[in-house]
Amino acid sequence: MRILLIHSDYLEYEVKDKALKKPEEISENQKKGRLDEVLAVFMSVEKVDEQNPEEIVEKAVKEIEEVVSQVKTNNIFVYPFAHLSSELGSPDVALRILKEIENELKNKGYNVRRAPFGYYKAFKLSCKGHPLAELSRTIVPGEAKKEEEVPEALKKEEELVSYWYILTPEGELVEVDKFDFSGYENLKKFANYEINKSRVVTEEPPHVKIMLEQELVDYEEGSDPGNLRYYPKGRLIKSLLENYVTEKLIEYGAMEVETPIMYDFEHPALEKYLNRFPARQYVVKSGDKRFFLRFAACFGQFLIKKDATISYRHLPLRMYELTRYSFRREKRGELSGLRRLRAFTMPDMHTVAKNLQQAMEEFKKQYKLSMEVLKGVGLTPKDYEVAIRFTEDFWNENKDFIVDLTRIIGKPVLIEMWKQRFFYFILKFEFNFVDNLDKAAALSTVQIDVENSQRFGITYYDEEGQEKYPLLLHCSPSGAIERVMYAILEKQAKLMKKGKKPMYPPWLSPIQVRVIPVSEKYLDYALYIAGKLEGAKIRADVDDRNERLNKKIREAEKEWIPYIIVVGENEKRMGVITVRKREDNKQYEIHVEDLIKEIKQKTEGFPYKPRPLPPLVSMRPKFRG
RNA sequence: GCCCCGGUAGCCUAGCCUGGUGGGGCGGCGGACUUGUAAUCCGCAGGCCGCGGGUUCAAAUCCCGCCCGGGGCUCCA
Repeated sequence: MRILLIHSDYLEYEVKDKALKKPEEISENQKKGRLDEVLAVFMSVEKVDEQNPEEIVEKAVKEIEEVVSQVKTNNIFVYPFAHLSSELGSPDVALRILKEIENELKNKGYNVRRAPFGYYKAFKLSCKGHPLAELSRTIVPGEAKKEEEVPEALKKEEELVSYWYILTPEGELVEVDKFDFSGYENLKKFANYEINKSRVVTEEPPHVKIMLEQELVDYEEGSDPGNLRYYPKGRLIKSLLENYVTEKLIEYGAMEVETPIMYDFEHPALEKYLNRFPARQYVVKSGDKRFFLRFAACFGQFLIKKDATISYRHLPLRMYELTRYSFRREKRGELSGLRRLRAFTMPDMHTVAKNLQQAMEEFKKQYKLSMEVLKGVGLTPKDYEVAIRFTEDFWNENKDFIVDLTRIIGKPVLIEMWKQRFFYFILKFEFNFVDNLDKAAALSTVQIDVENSQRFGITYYDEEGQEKYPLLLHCSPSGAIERVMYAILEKQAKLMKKGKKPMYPPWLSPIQVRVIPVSEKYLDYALYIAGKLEGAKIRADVDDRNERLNKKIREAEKEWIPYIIVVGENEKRMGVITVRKREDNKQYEIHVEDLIKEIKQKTEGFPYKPRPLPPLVSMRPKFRG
């Protein structure tokens, strides 16, 4: 049975002519009908339904009831509609089934009308047009199969079956439910999240509280949800992360480019690509034209590559852009703090590879690169879980290659295998962070794309001068920058739960050293010390407020400042400083030069930006009370 | 879109169930204190209790509608 459900302001019909030789007998008042605020249920009974009409009735009623409760109406219009199927059942069985559905629904207390069977009817209908207003269902005997009115791509995705395994570094491939997760609790959480995806939590994620309290990031009611506001400290952290990932990729050999953030809906190559995905774009109207805001850097880079003349000698060719921003209009209820946004910053590198062999070599290198990039922001393999996804064919031909990936990470990984390729890629990995609410979020990812070079017309010339389609690798070695911030903060929240002091990686700490004079009298010495630190490119400030020392210490601690210097009579006389170190909670009396050396050593190799706020704490506004 | 929770001063929060002129803390401002490693004391200012409607002699409180935020569902390039 096929059902089309339309939530409507009203549905009215009028009987015209007979459509069958022997239509249903009807009375005069059945020739016209109307219901307002109604769920219109158009139905076609199919041949297979004859195998088990009772079951079909039961399932159909259940489906209808479910939709009725979702759209919150009590009015149902059962409407025989042959055009939904090309394999109709016989009219008498069909009529019987429809009548039974009608009666069942009436018995359950709904206000039901049914249009007569076997006539040509004129009808008017006013669809409400909200997302649930138009649904379709297919019901078959035996096993109820659901089908929603969704883009072709999503339908295919639904049919796509995933086989889940755990692969150990020893090369053992174990079905997920047979794997012994003891010692791998985090992997278990991740696997569970990936496979079941159902969660019952009603908490604010800990990183949200931190980002607000620390005045890093805030919601912006003046924008669309999922578009955030960054205060100076948050902007500094984000900016340093952006620079860090960019530098890493350039060092790796990528060419940095910049491409537009909006694209023409009508562009042929883009159109095809876009059609694979449900409508999640921001749309910008300009005159008569419609543009969508990019949801990744693929478009811009592919369009550059399409026009470039590329020789096999240039391969692998790596191109990179940091998208500030990529836009995805995620559903309202899906947005969450820094974890999932509608506007986010995505480092996105695309590599043109000659053939599968070169693509795989690059894949492995970028896998290692991703590990290194995450390590730099304080995330080690202990902090994330690996998922590797591929087609069955790829696995059969490249087992050793995959096993080697698990050896590199040194722990079991989650495997998702597909019988056939549906996505544009044949192989993909992600590093996923599992947070305090047991939710997983993908950070690093690399994919081998076998489809888009054709779609975009990207070619290279091989040794014989032949024009060939290359493979493309998509790589984000860190994942979205906002999500890296999320992972850093969630990791600290985990530590706090265990009673440990939270800390930023030293190079990311917005203020690295706070200097506190014991009283006004020593402000000059405090400024002198801060000046020395700043001269060495260390972000230092001075708490010159007229407050108690204890209070200033407390506030510096609450800001997670790694080094707190207190100076007074002793220090000034001896030309030293007293440092309170966050990492061990101890105090040391040392020379400022030694502190500089220590901090420089800890931040070596990472980007630097100057202090994001005025040097004197007394000169700073409160951004959020 | 649907479901749940919330919206009280710049921030956090009590009061709402059981209607009777909104209370505290932080922050801000003024003053005293001149500080040695996680919150000094005193005072002052600051509110269309999200918006609109209804019930009532009387609404932050009860009812209806809307807006905004958070979480969940579905989904996720």
